[in-house]
Amino acid sequence: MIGEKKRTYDPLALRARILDVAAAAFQARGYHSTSTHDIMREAGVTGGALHHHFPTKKSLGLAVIKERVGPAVQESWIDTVRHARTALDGILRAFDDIAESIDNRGTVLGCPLNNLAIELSLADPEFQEAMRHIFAVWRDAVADKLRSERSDAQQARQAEELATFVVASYSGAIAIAKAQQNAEPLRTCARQLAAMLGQRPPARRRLAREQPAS
Amino acid sequence: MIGEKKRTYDPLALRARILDVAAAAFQARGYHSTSTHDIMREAGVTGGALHHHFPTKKSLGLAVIKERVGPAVQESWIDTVRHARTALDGILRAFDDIAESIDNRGTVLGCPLNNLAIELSLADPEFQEAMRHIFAVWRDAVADKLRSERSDAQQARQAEELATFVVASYSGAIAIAKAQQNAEPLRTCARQLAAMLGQRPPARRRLAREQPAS
DNA sequence: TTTGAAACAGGACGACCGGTCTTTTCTGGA
DNA sequence: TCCAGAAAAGACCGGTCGTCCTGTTTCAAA
Repeated sequence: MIGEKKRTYDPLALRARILDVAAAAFQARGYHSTSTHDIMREAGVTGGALHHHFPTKKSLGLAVIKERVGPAVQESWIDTVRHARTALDGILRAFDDIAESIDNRGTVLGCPLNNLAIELSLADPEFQEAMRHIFAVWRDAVADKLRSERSDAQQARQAEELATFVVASYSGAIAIAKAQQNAEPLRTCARQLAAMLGQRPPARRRLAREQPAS
Repeated sequence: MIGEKKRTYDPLALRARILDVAAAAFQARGYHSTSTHDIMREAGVTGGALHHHFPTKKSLGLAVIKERVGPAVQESWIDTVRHARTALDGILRAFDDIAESIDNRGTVLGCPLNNLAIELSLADPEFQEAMRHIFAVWRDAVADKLRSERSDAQQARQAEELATFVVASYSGAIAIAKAQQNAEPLRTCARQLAAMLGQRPPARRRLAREQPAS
């Protein structure tokens, strides 16, 4: 069953298959630990085909970030938050969905954006810019949702900072989850965020001294 | 000044120099992107010397984690929190010190523990266990401090979860900071943690530069 | 049917990887 | 003083890396 294949001649499908395989491999093993030969083998393509669509490994990595990692964040976070009833609902939903998928899978691969951001931000300015942009879009989407439900001008201005905090909490939680290979840190951080965001203070600058038990 | 050197014959110093160079390289470029030849060149040692102290690259990586990354977390976080007046003071101090060092350096290398945890947790069980342990010690130290200042039994029980949240916030903040190459996410998250944990208003950093010894 | 460009095959390439080897140099205890 | 063994040197190995090159196949327009 080797060598019996004919050429499909479907460039877009082949390109998509390479991207899918590369995205999965980069998430699971990292960029530098994945060789182009690995990708060729797993995707069932030859070196010529790979080189035709992606002349260098870097171009493949960049395409994975823009065409796979970005949309993944869009789906798992941005769309979830945007379509939720409240910002907190959306945030908790995103945490919970990912925690559940981790339980189902059994292993924690980590956030594809976070993984690549840490591995490649300093390696190459183009990588850094691509990932910085995704982080910014992500944070802005959360900030918009938070802002939309806060009439108070003071708190609306805080939305941006709060959104950064939410994104950071998630990124760190999944990093710890990866280190201990279970979803518990995600659920813990989700609970803390709920406690923090749940209290709806309409007051002006009345920051809670201590959380009232409710 | 090349080739003029005689043998120092100071095994411990040579071993320490290799570890220092490797730790710096792993933090800046990552484990897989750093070759043993890089380390040999930068540390000014030959292959024989490197192999004598660290037979494999993995053994070097493990030693870096246990003898450099662990103590770095101990110094920058655990000691800082433990010796601070309150848990919040210690946490803010840790954030602020690291943000300041980032400003001084100009580039964000990222948290050495976080960097390696994300790159190596899935690669090897021994790496994973070593880093999981450091995360646990770190979190427990923060939890102990939080617990010590809460007489309420309900809140004391929350200390562990809160500590996980603090560590996650920091890890995520520095990941985003690395992606955008500035310390702003660290300061933002520190302000949000301050608002969440305590009384401190989001003022400019008013933290005493030097803590009184007693 | 012809033809030119795109899509793909398959392997060659030089560089470099991590690791091993043998040899030489140094040292502390007997 | 001697010497067993640790410490360090430096060449060396098989394997693999990312890239590139030369053909071959396929499609669509002429």
